[in-house]
Amino acid sequence: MASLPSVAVTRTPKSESEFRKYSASFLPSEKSPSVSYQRSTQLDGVSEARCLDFREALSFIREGTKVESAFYVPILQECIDKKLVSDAQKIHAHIVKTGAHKDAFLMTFLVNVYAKCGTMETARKVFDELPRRNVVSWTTLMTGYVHDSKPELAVQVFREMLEAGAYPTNYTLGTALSASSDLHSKELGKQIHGYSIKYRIEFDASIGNSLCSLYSKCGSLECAVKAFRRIRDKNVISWTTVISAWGDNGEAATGLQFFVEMLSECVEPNEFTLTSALSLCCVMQSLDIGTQIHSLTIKLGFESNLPIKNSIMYLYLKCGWIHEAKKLFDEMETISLVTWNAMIAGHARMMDFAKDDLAAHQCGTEALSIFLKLNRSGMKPDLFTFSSVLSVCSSLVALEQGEQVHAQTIKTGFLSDVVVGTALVNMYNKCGSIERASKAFVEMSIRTLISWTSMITGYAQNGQPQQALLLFEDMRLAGVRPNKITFVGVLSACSHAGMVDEALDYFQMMKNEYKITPVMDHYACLIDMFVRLGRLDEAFDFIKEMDLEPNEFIWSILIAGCRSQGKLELGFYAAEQLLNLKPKDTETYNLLLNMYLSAGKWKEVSRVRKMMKEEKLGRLKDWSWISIKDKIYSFKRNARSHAQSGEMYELLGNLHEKAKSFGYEWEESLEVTDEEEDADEEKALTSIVYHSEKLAIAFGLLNTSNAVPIRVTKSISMCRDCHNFIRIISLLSAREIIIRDSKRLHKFINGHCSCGDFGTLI
DNA sequence: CTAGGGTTAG
Repeated sequence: MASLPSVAVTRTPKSESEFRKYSASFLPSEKSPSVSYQRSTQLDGVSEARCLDFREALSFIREGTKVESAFYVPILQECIDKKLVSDAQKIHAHIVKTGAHKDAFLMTFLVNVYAKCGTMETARKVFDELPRRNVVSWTTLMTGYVHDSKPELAVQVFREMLEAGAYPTNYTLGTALSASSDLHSKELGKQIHGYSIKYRIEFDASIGNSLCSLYSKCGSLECAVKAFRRIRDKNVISWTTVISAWGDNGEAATGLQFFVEMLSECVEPNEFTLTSALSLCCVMQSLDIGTQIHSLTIKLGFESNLPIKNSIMYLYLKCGWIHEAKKLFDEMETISLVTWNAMIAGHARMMDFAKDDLAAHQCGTEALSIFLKLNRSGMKPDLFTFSSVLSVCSSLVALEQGEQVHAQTIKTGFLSDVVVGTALVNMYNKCGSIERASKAFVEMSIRTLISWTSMITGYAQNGQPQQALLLFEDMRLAGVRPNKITFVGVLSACSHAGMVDEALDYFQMMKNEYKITPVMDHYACLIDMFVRLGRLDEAFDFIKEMDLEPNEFIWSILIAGCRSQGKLELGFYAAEQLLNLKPKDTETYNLLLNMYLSAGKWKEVSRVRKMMKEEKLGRLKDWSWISIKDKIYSFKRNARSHAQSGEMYELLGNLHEKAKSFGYEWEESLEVTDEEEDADEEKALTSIVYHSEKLAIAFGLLNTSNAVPIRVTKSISMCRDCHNFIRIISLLSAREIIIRDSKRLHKFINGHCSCGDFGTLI
């Protein structure tokens, strides 16, 4: 995208906030006490004076002096800002005592105070006792319910209001529209749209803005844009809403185009527009435009705006500009919980974009240490924090940290949140603790599509395909509509169980009953299934018949199957197809190399090596991690630098000997890893290559009690030899061993693995 | 009294 058009900066300092509007209505009389109560307009950092003034004003009220209504407003505003419900109650009592409660305007404001503080029962009570009701009081109550996530009550109040014969304003209808959009009810929204026509305010910006946002939330992007186009005087909010609408519906690039259009129409963006635009850059990972918007925010005078700083920091994290992000973070003199959350979530997202698993692991570890700092800072984590942290624990297979977070969510009451609950279910699933996952799932009071999908996938990944399918039927009975991700779980369950007929039935159900277009992952599950069953020809037929061009992953599955079943001809064909795709992944090349090496095809070996050089691919990095208590230990292939290295190798040696009597035979894997690193680690000491997961397991066996499973993550796929060996270790040591490698989860129990022994490509 | 920054499943 081209550069942004430049904006003429004619910015005046931001005017005093909302309370001025109110206080202007209450002209102070001469009898008012002469306390000068100046509310600071600074967003960040509460000055001491301001606190003092607030306390002074409060003590003045406590003394019981009769004051003018105007005196209460700024103090109540402070109660709103800081959610000081008990102070508000004291003021309320004072108002009643001195007879000021006859002032309908003041009491309406009090409804607003209780509503904003999230105490809707009291707000409703004050509202019911109002001497006079007007549109503002009705609207205030509605807004309160919307903010309190009770849109159905907001709609009920709206009905009451209409029955009472009050005329709604643009604000009322706007709020009613927000309620409909929270209810995801396009129908209700349309009815309210009708009212706006009836009251002749349909072209009003606030109506159009709310309509735009409603349609966007209901997934009707086209209607949203239409609503935007119909607005007569588009204001900055209209633009912000439509820009976000594009972004929320997966069209970030067009959203940015609208942002540019807005600038070229000389509408000056505000902080909300800028944060929206920045979040679009986040989605697109566009540092280029992001940095331009960053400078625009400075030009427009928002450099000290906290939400904007948070967004920029998050953007830099997501684009992997970790040092810039850290610099911003360190330079911030005031930070909010959102800042912490953005840091944690940013590191969590960076795990997905990290160049390899080693880097990803470091991001995750960093995220956990940021969470620790947040807890120490005295600030209280919220549902956003917990969801992110739990997802980090899942990725790291850090069960013990996850358990601690679980305890904290119970203590703080955030476990009742669906998203947190789902993240918890997912954490236990990813740590291979299926029993606790299912317990957490059962205990949820509400379940979303994502919760069901997470649990179904969990069963599939943990080697309980039957349970996965049963749960899928429960989900359908509960009236929850599966999406394409749910079907990835269902199909992979069938694949694991080798249930060909069921798999094909579910595939048809997905296409016909749910009208879901298959994506690559669905085909991958089915092809994987045929390969597992040794039905390579059928797998190949399926590849030929599918509507999508097979990708690297599909060919890799086929090659792995061909290799293990000695069908070299088909394997070579698949390899040619794979090479044409010029994969960017070291592991994929490694698979090819191994296939050609074991077949003695030296010409192809050197060709693959050459291609790897051309693609500037590094060597495989074989790292494993194990999390014990609140520490994560890392192990590199053949490493001998650990304090316990001696014991670890001794233990492994013994286990190797014992394993032989169980039919285990050393099987050399021809892998290409970092040769220099191997040389460093005194490879010459032994002819056996110790892959990193063996070391991690040995460390785990030495340092954990017999009762707990051993949980390891690994940066690349396990090789067949390690897989065979670990299967036997699980038998010999009577320990459950859970390994998540770069491809899948392996849960070894009593000599068996949940992947059905088809989880290894090398 | 309408708008914003941070969250979960492959």
